[in-house]
Amino acid sequence: MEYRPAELDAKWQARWKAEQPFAAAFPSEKPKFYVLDMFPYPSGAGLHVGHPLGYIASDILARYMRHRGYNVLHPMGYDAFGLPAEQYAIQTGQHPAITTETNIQRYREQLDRIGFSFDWSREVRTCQADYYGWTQWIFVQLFHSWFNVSTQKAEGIERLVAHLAKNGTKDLHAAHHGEPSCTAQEWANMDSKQREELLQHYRMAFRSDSVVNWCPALGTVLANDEVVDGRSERGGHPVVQKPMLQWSLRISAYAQKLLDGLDTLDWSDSIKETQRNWIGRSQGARVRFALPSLSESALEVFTTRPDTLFGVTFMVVAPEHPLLDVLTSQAQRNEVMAYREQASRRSERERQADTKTIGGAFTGAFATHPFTGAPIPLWTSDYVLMGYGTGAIMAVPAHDSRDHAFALHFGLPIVEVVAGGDVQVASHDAKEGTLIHSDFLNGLEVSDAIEQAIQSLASRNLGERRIQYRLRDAVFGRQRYWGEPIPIVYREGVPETLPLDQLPLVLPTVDAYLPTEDGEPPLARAQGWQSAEGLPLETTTMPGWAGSSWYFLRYMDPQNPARFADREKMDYWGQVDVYVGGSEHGTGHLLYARFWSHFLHDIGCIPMAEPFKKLINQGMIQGVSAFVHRLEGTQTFVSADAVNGRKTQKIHVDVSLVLGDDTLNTQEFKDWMPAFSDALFEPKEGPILLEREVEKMSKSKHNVINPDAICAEHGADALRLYEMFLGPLEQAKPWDTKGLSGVTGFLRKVTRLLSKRADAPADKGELKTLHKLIEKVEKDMSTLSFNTTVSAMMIAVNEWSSLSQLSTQTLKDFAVLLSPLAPHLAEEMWETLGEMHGISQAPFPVLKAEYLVEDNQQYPVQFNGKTRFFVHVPQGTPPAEVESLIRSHEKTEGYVEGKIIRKIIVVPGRIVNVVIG
RNA sequence: GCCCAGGUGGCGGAAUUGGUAGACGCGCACGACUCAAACUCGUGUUCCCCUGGAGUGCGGGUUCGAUUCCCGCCCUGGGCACCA
Repeated sequence: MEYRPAELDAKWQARWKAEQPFAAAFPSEKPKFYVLDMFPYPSGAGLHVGHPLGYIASDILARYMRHRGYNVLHPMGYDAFGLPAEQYAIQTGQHPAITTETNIQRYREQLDRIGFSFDWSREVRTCQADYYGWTQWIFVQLFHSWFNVSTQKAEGIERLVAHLAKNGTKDLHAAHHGEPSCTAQEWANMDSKQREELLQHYRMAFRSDSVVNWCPALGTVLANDEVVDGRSERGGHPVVQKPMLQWSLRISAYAQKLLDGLDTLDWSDSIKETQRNWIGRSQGARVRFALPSLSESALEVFTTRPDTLFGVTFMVVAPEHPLLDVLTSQAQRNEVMAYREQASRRSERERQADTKTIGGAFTGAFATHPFTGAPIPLWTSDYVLMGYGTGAIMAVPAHDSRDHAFALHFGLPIVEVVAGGDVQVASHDAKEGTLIHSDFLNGLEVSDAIEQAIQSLASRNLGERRIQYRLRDAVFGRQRYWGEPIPIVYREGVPETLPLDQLPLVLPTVDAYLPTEDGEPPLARAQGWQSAEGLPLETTTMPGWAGSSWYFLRYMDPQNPARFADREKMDYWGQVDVYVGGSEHGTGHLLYARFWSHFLHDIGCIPMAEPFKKLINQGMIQGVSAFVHRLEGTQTFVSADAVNGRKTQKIHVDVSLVLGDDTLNTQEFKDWMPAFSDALFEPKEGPILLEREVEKMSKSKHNVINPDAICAEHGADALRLYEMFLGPLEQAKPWDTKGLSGVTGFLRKVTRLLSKRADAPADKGELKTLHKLIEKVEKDMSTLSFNTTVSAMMIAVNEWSSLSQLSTQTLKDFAVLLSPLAPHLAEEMWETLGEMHGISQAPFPVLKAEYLVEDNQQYPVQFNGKTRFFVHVPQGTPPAEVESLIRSHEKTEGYVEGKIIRKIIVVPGRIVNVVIG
């Protein structure tokens, strides 16, 4: 048999398409295994070799688990709503659905070419109404829920309403924003509009006037993670801060549960840490400082260091703080207002870029220290943020570096309260030490002092223990067309959800994909954009992450018209066992999907709170860019070794124009772009040496390698093996097409093994090789270390290649071992060896330890830790015997050289070390 | 600035409850086949001042023995960033 990958790929891909051997069964007696890839956004550029890396790994695992007897769910779909298709629609007028469909076709062709074992009968697309109707359904559930802090669960809003009717907001422990409050009497007297206004402060999906990232060029609001350096992530347009009435989801209610849930997950430490940082839990206290000038009010602050209360020498409120206006004294008014004006003009970007400049103003007001009663001067400065804590802080310059810098700048006193360090020079931020100058806290360690301070505050009603989170509620409305319509209607301006029987609320046709003249979102252009009742519909759409927050559930029951997924099916499939995707989704998608799962679990819709048990973040495959030097201001291109210090520009050259020895194909370069058609070269007759550099793989860097091209030339199995062989899955690594010859050589060798087939029983060495390999493959599959699996297979094949014959059984067993990685060749071998049915469900060969036992044991013999020679002894020789063998060994004397043997260490089965000196 | 991950030949990388550093592959060199080239096969390939010595980012330490453990630094990648 000769190795002809193109024929094998076509033959077996057609067979799989016809026979559907990868369809997941339900119901099934088998144990389940759910392997999921992060589904792609189908971009117009198609896939490059970096994209399938994770898909190949998950496919190997899926195929392996089928051999191990599992019922495997391994689906694929498309995250199909998104900005690029909409941008294209704005430019060309082509409906985004058409663009998206075209791109999906292209993706599908590319994916099919690689031979994945996806169950395509379960494909989902987030942009299809039979899918997004359920996204809308979940939104409706969010709208009708609130978060009960006492039970730590989301509950139906009617329970909250009942509480309000009975007690008002008294004794209500509910996640909320703002300062909602009413009595039962007041609630009773409210009309429906007033009630809804109050309820909005509690709903899991709610509208609030929040400051958003408004991008005028795109006519839309962007999420924080879509804004990079004050510009839109896509397109790089300027972004400004603007208050706007926005739909949001109350993810902040789940901060603690999202934090606690991490402990149950098998994710990398780095991604868990990223999520912990994002949630940003701080433990401390709320402290109220009385404001004598406003007899009823107090200034509330949050601090993680209530132990340092006696070191407070001033306080700072954010320039946007609501009390700033009333607090400021007449004498200071001009200065404070000038500072506030100046601070408001600084954009978020400037404030971030410049954290060194210290600015602020004294308000002329004083607060009263809760313990000493001393007057504390009140300042304002933009280093205090309105969006975190209470927007006000107690400043302890001795033990906080920012407060310290502020105190130095404005000449404010610095009082040391935790011993150690010279606090006049630099703040002493350490969280351990002994309290001094602190009245009843003197002599206590920091941690004890924190406890004492909190208890004392609480007993005098001056404050209480408090946990603060950085995590903000997620803005959910987008001023865009190509997204899920939000199923809300307005009755006299009061939002209510569309009746469930009117879902899906289908995206309407519009005459243009732009905002209206008066700045309304594109949906406002739709004719008759109103409910059956004639009520106006919401015009914003959901963000990109809505559809991706629950798609893993729909795969379990993709066509169900009655519910998003059948409960029995969800009970069977349960958590995603292994989820593979890029770490760039660490704080976005992975946090939102966890939030939705926790919520759906709380309201009894799904069996598990955490959706993804084990997470693997595949690393990037980088491109190796090529650059040619061009003499500045000329069209002369110089070989990299002939620049000689002259001024040149480095220009990206498409990697297809690079010849084997890193020189430029000058003729094709001239044809590549019109601008280079009259290029001159130095030296004239070449070669023109290029510079190479590892960068991110992208079209603009002209270093993209297309998987189709690799498959066409070397076959899908070679691509699959090589991507895995490149290195550990999680690690970033550069692509080097030259290395492919290693794995194609391996596949050819495998094919040649078939000619050694003999019907004689397997020989001992042959079996030892086989079982060593089984052991290694099993071990690697549990850690997804497929790079070493490929090496191990190469070693086994090299060993077998030196034998004169191989048993049919060994060849069959090897075909199954190979099948997850190189399924096309494995199927062909399987068939050649006489099997009638496909290999995909063939049982995995059973490891037999007896074949691994060695007769002899080799000991490396070290002298003072340096290996000098080896001795061979029968397996299980007692250490004492090994030692005496070494003592009398002919080579020993030469290394001892007149010194004394102090000790001989024999590690059984491992090593011998002779200590001399 | 803080947090996380990592640093091993010319290159991708292998080996960590401490036990032969450099598996496997690329590249390179030489040889066989060939009129020749490609393919294929075989041999060699960490470095050096080569009977020996050095060596896993750098400097220390623990140990009979350290890529692996400890302390201090440097560098690269990623995340967060006036978060009280």
